[in-house]
Amino acid sequence: MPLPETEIPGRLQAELMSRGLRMTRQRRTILSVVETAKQHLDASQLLRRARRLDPQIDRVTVYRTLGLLKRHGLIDELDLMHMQGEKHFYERRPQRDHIHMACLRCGKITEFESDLFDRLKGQIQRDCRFHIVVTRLEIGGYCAQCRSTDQAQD
Amino acid sequence: MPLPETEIPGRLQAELMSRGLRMTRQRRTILSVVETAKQHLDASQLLRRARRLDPQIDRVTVYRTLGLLKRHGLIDELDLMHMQGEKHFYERRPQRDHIHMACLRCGKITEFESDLFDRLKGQIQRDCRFHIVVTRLEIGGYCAQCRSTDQAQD
DNA sequence: TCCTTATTGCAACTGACTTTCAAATTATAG
DNA sequence: CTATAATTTGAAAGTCAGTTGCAATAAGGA
Ligand SMILES: [Mn+2]
Ligand SMILES: [Mn+2]
Ligand SMILES: [Zn+2]
Ligand SMILES: [Zn+2]
Repeated sequence: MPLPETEIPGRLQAELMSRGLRMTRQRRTILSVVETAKQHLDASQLLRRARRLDPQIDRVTVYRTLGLLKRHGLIDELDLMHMQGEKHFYERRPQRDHIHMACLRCGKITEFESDLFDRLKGQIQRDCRFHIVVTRLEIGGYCAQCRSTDQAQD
Repeated sequence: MPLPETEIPGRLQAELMSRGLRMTRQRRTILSVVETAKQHLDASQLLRRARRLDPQIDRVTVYRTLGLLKRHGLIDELDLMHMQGEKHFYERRPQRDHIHMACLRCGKITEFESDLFDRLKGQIQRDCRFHIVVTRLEIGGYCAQCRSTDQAQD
């Protein structure tokens, strides 16, 4: 299922401006791509989409803007089990953290929110006296569909 | 705290041989390095240690052996929040999964086992009908020591 | 509008990992 | 023990994702 669309458009831009950062044409473009993405995108997909809105935008500007958003905790970086090379994927940081499941057969990514996960984070903060800034729970395995379709698997 | 040392030495080698793989001098060396490691090592650290035992061992052989161990589910690959470049870290797959916490200030890696985590995995298998093969829960934040030492953080 | 400073684009660079392929080594069969 | 077939290795070149240096450009406050 796609991301819950409870986000205010232009929110990322407002966040960055409120932090005193300069709002350039390139940044506005990249932020709008990040905000309107319905799936997890990697840097090159992000660049391609940004270039459809502003053809002369450069690769480095995408990387620099992603770095900026990461540092400000406005996006999360995902590995998605590095199933196709070593690239990373990005999504707006959601109000509530979720888990990513990657099917090792069909490649489908499933998202899952869980109270147990929220409680686990609480336990870690308390028991380990560790102040959590970012979490990433990624699970590799076989989705319901692939389990029924295929007989021989792990 | 380091990894629980409840592992039989030579276990990786026995596992691979029982799966019908050829046991070469290079593989034995790399397996012994993986087995005796007390921390999470990246490929180049692994190579350096392997070379102390067998100086002519090559980088590619390390990568190929890591790939082999991954495919057979005998080691886990970690990102550790990619705090120093894009490299990956490796550890013997433990009997019970654990969580990795990375301190964004001092870089310390802490491991944590949790019943809540085990239950969360059970919930995912059941509720999402997803057959879990590998999990990776990594948390970035500030460790107890850095929280008390430093005032301004996050 | 001017001025300072942040940001951009280009090109070159880096680091981590992969591919290619001939030579060496392994396990197995004879 | 060989001989043999199949696997594995090392060296070199290549790829891919991301970074750095720096001069030109643009943002935003005075
Ligand atoms: Mn990664
Ligand atoms: Mn997501
Ligand atoms: Zn699937
Ligand atoms: Zn710390």
